[in-house]
Amino acid sequence: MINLATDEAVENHGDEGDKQRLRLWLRLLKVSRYIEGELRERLRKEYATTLPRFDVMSALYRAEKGLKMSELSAALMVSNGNVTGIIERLVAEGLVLREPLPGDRRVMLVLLTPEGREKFRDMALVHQGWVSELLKNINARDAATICDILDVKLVRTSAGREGEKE
Amino acid sequence: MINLATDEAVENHGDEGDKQRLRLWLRLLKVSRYIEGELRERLRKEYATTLPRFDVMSALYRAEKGLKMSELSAALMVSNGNVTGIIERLVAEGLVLREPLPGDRRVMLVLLTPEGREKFRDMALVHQGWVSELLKNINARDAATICDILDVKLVRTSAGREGEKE
DNA sequence: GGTTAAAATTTTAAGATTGAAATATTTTTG
DNA sequence: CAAAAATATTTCAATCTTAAAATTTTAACC
Repeated sequence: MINLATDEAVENHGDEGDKQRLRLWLRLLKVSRYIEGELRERLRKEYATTLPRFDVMSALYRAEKGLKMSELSAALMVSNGNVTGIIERLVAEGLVLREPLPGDRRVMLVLLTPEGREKFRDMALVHQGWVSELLKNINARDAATICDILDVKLVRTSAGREGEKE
Repeated sequence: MINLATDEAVENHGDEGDKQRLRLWLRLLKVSRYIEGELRERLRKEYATTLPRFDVMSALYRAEKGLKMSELSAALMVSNGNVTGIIERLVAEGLVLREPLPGDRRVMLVLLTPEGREKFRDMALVHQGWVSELLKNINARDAATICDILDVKLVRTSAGREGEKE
């Protein structure tokens, strides 16, 4: 009931679908690499920062109350140890604060400093402009189409969630 | 003449397009991260190798005559120094051969060994199955649609190629 | 209540990645 | 032809990244 494809719904078995999906994956990889590369370079040149740091700040910006380390790594889909190092550097730069969570001494809460919030606000605006420019040949409707197709279509593949009849 | 969007073609200026394209980028990033993570884990567990190594072998497999180091890094959209290290490990594993190009002693040619070709052939088949499984909820037509939209739409943004009327 | 299991984080070792500098070779050019 | 510019690659230091092991703290269980 999610897959609305009419006549194509049947052909999800043959070689053709396999090939198209592999082609799609290679295309996604190429586009991602290209855009990531551009953003990395621009963040470095314009703001003397890196994409991972930007991503971390972005996640923290949306969470005003702060995030646990594990929430942060889950949000970014990277490993725990990874986030530890990036946060270290952001703390050293005065952009992030780390504080214990009262009541559970295992947990570390991280949040943006006022300076971090301000700096991110600046960057985020310019960043959106960059992305829009890099994808300028894709109109709003096509963008929305792709988002929709890629949205629900992915989720149920990894850990075998419940409720999958068939 | 490439952009066939009828009525949307006009709205590539407003805030709406910006937002949709940013949303698209975040979605692309998420999907890529997810699939990359799955493939990495499976390559490690099933074949004791890594995604970068697989990518390098894939590029070399298609180029039977071998590739220059610079052609390889260009194909994968990564830095030169990066490829050097990955090739080193593949050579140590006996999967890749490095040889000088007669006539230009600056150039290093890299190509798969027979063992490398065989091993990649095995992996590639399984790999395609993984990708297709991970994207199984996307039918062939949708996959093709996305590929087409993402295809030409990207290229002309970076270095300002010649021949762009308009 | 003390032992064990679970959870959150950090540390560690290996690899991947970049950008810049260094090397080596070829091409250009005066 | 010699000096300079261009090209191809490697080396280097810094950062990012992962998976696994180690640490610390909390929860569970008998």
